Amino acid sequence: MPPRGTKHRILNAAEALFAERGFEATSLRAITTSAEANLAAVNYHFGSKQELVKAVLERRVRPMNEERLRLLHACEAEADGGKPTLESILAAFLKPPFEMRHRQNGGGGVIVRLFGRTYTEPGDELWKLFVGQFREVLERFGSALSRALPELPRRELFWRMHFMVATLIQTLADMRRLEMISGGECDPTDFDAAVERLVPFLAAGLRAPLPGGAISGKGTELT
Amino acid sequence: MPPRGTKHRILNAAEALFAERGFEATSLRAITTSAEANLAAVNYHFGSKQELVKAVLERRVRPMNEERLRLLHACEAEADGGKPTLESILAAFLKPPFEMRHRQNGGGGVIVRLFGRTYTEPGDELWKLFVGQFREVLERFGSALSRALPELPRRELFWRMHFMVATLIQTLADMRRLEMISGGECDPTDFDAAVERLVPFLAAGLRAPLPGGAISGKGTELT
DNA sequence: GTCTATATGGGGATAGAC
DNA sequence: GTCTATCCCCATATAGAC
Repeated sequence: MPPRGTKHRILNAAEALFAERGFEATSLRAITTSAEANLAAVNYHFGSKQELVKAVLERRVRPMNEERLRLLHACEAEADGGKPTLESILAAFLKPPFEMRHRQNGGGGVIVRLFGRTYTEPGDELWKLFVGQFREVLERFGSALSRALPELPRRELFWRMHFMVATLIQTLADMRRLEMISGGECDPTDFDAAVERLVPFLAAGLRAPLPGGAISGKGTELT
Repeated sequence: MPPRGTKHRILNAAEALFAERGFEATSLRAITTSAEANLAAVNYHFGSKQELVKAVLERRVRPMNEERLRLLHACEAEADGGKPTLESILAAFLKPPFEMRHRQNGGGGVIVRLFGRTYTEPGDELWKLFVGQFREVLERFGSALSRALPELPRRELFWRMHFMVATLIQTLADMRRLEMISGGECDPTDFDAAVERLVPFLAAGLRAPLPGGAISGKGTELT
């Protein structure tokens, strides 16, 4: 951990508190107290709370998405004819967010919850920031998935990518529910177990047969 | 819509604003202004903002979960030997939250986003309320899914139920991402389309083969 | 039941000394 | 760069008249 300056300490403290309580509920006073910095330091270094939020997110999102693209490129290079397995594409997408907790500089398990929370946070400004950060990743993975699932119509692929991201995001954001569902039998902090179970679950979902006919899937009628 | 009293108007206004902006970010002033009620009316009728939040949620969660159990019971009664298809169980779980928008008194599309948001909201108190409301539903559907997937170990079923709920919650909370992924090609307000695609996606995920050996699934290695 | 007026506290941001 | 002191706004909640 090279930099030990005030700015750096504020970023770390803000990251932890945002993940724990959410953006709205975290005051600058709480952040500067935790960072052992002065209240005015936030505005000096970042200009405003909004800009601090953006700085906290960008510091982690950028390297995470760069690693996703690197992994995707690697598994495309390894595969014959540039057609990697669906499972390896999914792993390239899923592993980076989960693995951030292993690195000293990755923010521990904290940042992972932060990402999850960000997606459902109300503000439009925050969401636009995220759109920009993820557009390239979604386009590259969309192409890869499309090649791995050539029989799947574009529109259906979009829906299933939506479900894929939804599962990832919500799993990152709230592992407490796993404890609640399992009555404590599954360990909600075991991110390795999570990613290794997500891959086959999502692969099967992405490969699922299309709903027959117009849309009436068999067995979905209830009345 | 029988009751037109102040209490009722406050509930509706709060519901809409909570869904749009989140709980923390919505002030009592905004609520009472929108409800054309007096600021003090909230504390008179509900006692505090926390109690208002609980009232807003309970009004919708209870009937939703009652319908889920009713649908589950119905499809178990129809099935031979009490073993309904996986798809019909999933539909019983998924349809009620999506269908609330069709009813005049269901809160429109608004309440659906509210549920999604609630799950990722920071507060512990809110979460405990939800735990209580959903415990019975999760137990009943857990048993039904276990019977439909007898070869799936308990622990793996818990993980997959976790993923199932995650997909539903996040899909309810943020349909904007679908627009972003698809470049506008999919309609994010089309909840019928969503539920009809969720059923086969989740059914396939729940039926997915188990990761081989300890946990090393084929194709998940990247290095 | 409904209103006005107000108590009380916390929020983000800033001015200006050091 | 860092601190103190403060401005100003908005939040929830309540007291008390009607």
